[in-house]
Amino acid sequence: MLKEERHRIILNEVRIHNRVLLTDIAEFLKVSPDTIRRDIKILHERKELKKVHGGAISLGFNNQSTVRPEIYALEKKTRIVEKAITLLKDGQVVLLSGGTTNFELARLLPPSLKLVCFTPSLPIAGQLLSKPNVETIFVGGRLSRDSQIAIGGSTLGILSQIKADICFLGTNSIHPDEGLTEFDWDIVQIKKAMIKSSRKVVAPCISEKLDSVRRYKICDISEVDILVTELHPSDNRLDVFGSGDVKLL
Amino acid sequence: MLKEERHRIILNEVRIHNRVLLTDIAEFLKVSPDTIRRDIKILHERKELKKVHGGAISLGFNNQSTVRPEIYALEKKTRIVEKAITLLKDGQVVLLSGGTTNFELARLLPPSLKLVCFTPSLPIAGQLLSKPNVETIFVGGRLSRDSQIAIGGSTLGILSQIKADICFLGTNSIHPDEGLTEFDWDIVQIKKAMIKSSRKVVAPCISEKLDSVRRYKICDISEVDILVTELHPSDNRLDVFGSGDVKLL
DNA sequence: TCGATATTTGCAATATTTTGCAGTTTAATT
DNA sequence: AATTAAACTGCAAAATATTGCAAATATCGA
Repeated sequence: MLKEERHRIILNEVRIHNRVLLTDIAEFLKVSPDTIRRDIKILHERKELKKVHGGAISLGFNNQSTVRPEIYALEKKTRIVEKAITLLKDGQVVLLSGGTTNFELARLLPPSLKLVCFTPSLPIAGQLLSKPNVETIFVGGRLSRDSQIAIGGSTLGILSQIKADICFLGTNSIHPDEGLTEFDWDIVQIKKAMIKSSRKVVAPCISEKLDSVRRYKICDISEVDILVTELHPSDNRLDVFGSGDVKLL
Repeated sequence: MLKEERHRIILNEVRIHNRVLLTDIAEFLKVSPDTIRRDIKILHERKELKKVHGGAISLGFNNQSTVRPEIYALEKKTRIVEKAITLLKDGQVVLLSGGTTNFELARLLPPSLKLVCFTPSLPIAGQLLSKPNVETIFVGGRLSRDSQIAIGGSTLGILSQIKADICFLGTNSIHPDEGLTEFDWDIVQIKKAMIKSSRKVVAPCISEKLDSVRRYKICDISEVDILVTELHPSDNRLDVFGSGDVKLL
């Protein structure tokens, strides 16, 4: 285990969870706590994290909600997001729907990445604002109380004027035959519009939502360009999805 | 649970709800009340919150600047907001600009009040969403990183389509001759548009901002219908403002 | 490849910090 | 004034940090 490698892992932990416990990571990496202590000390001096009694925490208290609402299956979503971020390049125009996976995506965007991001989601817009190189455009409209995203006619109208390079569709349910489905009619309309406004459609989706179906249809599988799950692309659970033009990641 | 983590959670709680109960947070974090008491004591000494019997309260959510004036400012703002709320009636369409006073207004809206609220401010929209009888419409557009409000042409375009009953203009500087002024050009444009889109213009303003002037002009005093300060309307500091058609509250 | 040198790692002894508890004092409420 | 909840104090146990040192490992020139 190289020192640099440990540093990377530690920083990654901090990036994802906003903190790291010294004893945990020491056991996980199979080195003595002293070593981790030294690592953290170095990273602290480099101002890459903040060393505290018992471990380390992330620097920027920029995060509006340090106490983030408990996100279901966070680990899996983090893995999805890490893959999804590789699809992004400087200068792109990105469209982000709502949902916790996209929220994580916004939170974990590398600070150096230069993007123009459109989103109708209030919490995601808040996250994006903390990224120094992201220009954030809120797609306004009537806000839905529970999903915290803009819905309705005027929002659709604005979306129709956008042409984004890539769109990340927070995906509730996906099924090889039924396609992408949702239980909220208004959100279905928003997502349909987002698909229309993007050159490329990415569907980040945790594996347990594969093969599930909701009441209203957003689109067929074939309209999705890239399906990102926490599984390995060759996992046989994905076979039925990757048959068409859909790329798996 | 790291100490630092608790601190962040406590501060966040205070920032969101303006207060925190010691026993609640102790139970929530599964630590003894003594520990929280110590945490609060430390944060109090660091002037990050104000320790009170039974928990802690916010210093005023704008902890950038000096601390002591902010404590008073929050109290003043609360008084202003209490008066401003009396101007609201069920069924009205309301336009809210950004700023801390309007944030307080949104926070303190009675849950029973039925309104339709338009705002270009991200934090204020978030507040409004927690009000069960308020329909919130976000006036979208490019988001300004520091003020967290939508600015620019498309935002102005949307505002021009609205006709609200009443508009609350978070007021930075007001002067009997120079009128309302701002230091940010983009925000000036937004506020101008908001004035045009409203039947009635309310300027909530703490007394220490009376007679101050910034670089760019929003409008003349005469365009303001109601000036709300924490002072009594007959206070002589307000004499110069109440001379025209401006009502004082 | 070898060996000298520098760096890294783990360990042990010691110091420090954190935390919860018990007893007492203080503050708020009726 | 009585009652109750919260705050403060001192203390001890547990966890964590620091330091110095020796062994292990890596680095680099010949």
